[in-house]
Amino acid sequence: MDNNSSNNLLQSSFESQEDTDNEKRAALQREQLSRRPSYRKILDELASESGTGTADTKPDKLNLVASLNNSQNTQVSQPAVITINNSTNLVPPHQQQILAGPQTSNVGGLFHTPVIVTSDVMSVLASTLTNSSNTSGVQPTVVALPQHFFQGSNSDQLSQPAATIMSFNNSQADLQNLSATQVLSNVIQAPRTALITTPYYNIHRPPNNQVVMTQGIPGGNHQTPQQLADEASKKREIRLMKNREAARHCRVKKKEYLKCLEERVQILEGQNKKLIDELKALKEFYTQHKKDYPEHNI
DNA sequence: GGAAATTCCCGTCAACCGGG
DNA sequence: CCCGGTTGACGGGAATTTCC
Repeated sequence: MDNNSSNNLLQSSFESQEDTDNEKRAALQREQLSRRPSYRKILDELASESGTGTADTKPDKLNLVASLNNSQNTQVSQPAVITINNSTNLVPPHQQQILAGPQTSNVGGLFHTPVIVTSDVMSVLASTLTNSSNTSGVQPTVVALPQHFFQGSNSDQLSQPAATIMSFNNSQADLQNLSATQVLSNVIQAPRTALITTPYYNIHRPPNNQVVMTQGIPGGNHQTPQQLADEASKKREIRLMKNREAARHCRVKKKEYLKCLEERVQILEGQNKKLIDELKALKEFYTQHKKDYPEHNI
């Protein structure tokens, strides 16, 4: 064997080692690529290599909702029926304090702070409702709690979720006779999906610091059409926002995937070139060998 | 320089799929 | 079965390139 041939063999030996590495790498990439159509794996792997999980890039549901809520906080709800200024002292200051706790929620841009109307201001409220109902043709439903309700009650009880809707068909006298527990059970045990068959009012406290009563629809659920529409549009906004984020995410992954494919093409092209060169060298070696050693020919 | 064509990016919709 | 995530398809607008 001449020097040239041994050098070639030595080089081939190194190259074959390099090729093995390349093949391993290529095999790894093939494996990755065979996991299509989802790009999740690649992105996850890339993310883990760079030390940041995909969790970082996932939209935070809470933040999403929070940001949406924040964006809607500036919208002041339109009172559907009655607006009563705080100056009418519907709720004494100390009771407002009780009610202005964590139970305040913002749904569809409305601040659903439960407002309890005490018996000593019921006449004011009743007359307001009556006057209003004369034009709307709906008999007023008075929302009221007797004074003794507040004695011994605590804010935890009041923070029950369904307290944003209060539906009563009781007369003032009936209400005066209700115990605190009975009233509470009327208020807080009404399921959110319950059908309300009597006229009722939703009571909100929007940011303009007015007590706003919106008339509900008997026979429907406890939400007004406006509220339903708001909720639907809010849901849609959230869905669109999430999908927007998801599409962005998906495109990033797709780009990474394409980059990976391009790298793989380069690797394969390199391998192909090496194989062609190797084949050429072997052919030359074989031809030369045939010339040098004709007696070996069969 | 400006119109037309092409490319890129983004948002949305709809279909599909997996998990609960 | 419903819900939420994923992704291909589509359309619109902005940016870039090409052509006259």
